Amino acid sequence: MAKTDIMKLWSLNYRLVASMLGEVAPALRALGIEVKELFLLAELDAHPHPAALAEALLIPKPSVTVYVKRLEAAELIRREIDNADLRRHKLSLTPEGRKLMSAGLALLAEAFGRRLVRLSAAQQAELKSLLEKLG
Amino acid sequence: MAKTDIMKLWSLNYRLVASMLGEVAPALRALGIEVKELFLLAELDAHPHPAALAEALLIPKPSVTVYVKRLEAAELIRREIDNADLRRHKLSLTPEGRKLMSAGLALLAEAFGRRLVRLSAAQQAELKSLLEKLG
DNA sequence: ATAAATATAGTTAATATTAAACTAATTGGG
DNA sequence: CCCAATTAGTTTAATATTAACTATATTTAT
Repeated sequence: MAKTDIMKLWSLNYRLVASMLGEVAPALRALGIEVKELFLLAELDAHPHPAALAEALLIPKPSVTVYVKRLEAAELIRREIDNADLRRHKLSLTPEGRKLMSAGLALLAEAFGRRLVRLSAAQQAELKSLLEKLG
Repeated sequence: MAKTDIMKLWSLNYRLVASMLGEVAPALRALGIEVKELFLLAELDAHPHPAALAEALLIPKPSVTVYVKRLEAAELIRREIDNADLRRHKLSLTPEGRKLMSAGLALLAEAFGRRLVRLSAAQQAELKSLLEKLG
């Protein structure tokens, strides 16, 4: 594959992600949450420790510190010390946090869904498979 | 398509972009340029005005101001006033800027290419077509 | 077992990026 | 022509990130 084609592919992919984020950000903000905070909430069950969240979400650790502070202040998550390892903070969703997460994910899914309808079900499955190979 | 599948697809795409950027950033920095500055150089021929660059690259106008300042100071680009519209700054690549852009794009293409070889030529074409439909 | 060396969790301080507000130039409608 | 509305780019204030730090845990050597 030629260099320019690779760049074309890269650019398409990059712009898709960037434009989708730009599109949903206002609606999420109206809901009272930022995009990355939503992603944090969404991964919290699977990765209850800040460092793990940072790695899973591909965001820096200090950002997690900041988001966790805000989310905790907003009572969307709770934080306790992990007795097994005193360095660790064990995080958990509050009921309101879980509700907001669901609403936010629904918004995102809806926005992305609006793009996805341009593809047939078979094409969507194909896209998923191709992206999985690349990830 | 179910909500969770949409999220899965979203997440795959987002993570591909984020991880690719993380992968090439150090090499580009060693070359003396930041990722977004490289993208700016790459689009400069097609979009010689800062506002157009901001829109094309999906980055905010103030960021363009900052990057342009740095790139101009590094003598990678030049800036002149557009006589047709005195508000506009007409930008152009210097020879060194063009050389650095080529080298940077080659690095990026190489990194992305390392992922793309996981797909056959037909699959790459299919991916491109699907992403074009979504963009 | 235990001390030194290394690694890991999270935060803080310095730097970079972005959103919001601003100034200057242009365009379009009365 | 001239005033309201747009557009280009910058500056300032808020936000996020990188780099450096503190505290706890683990590993290695003896």
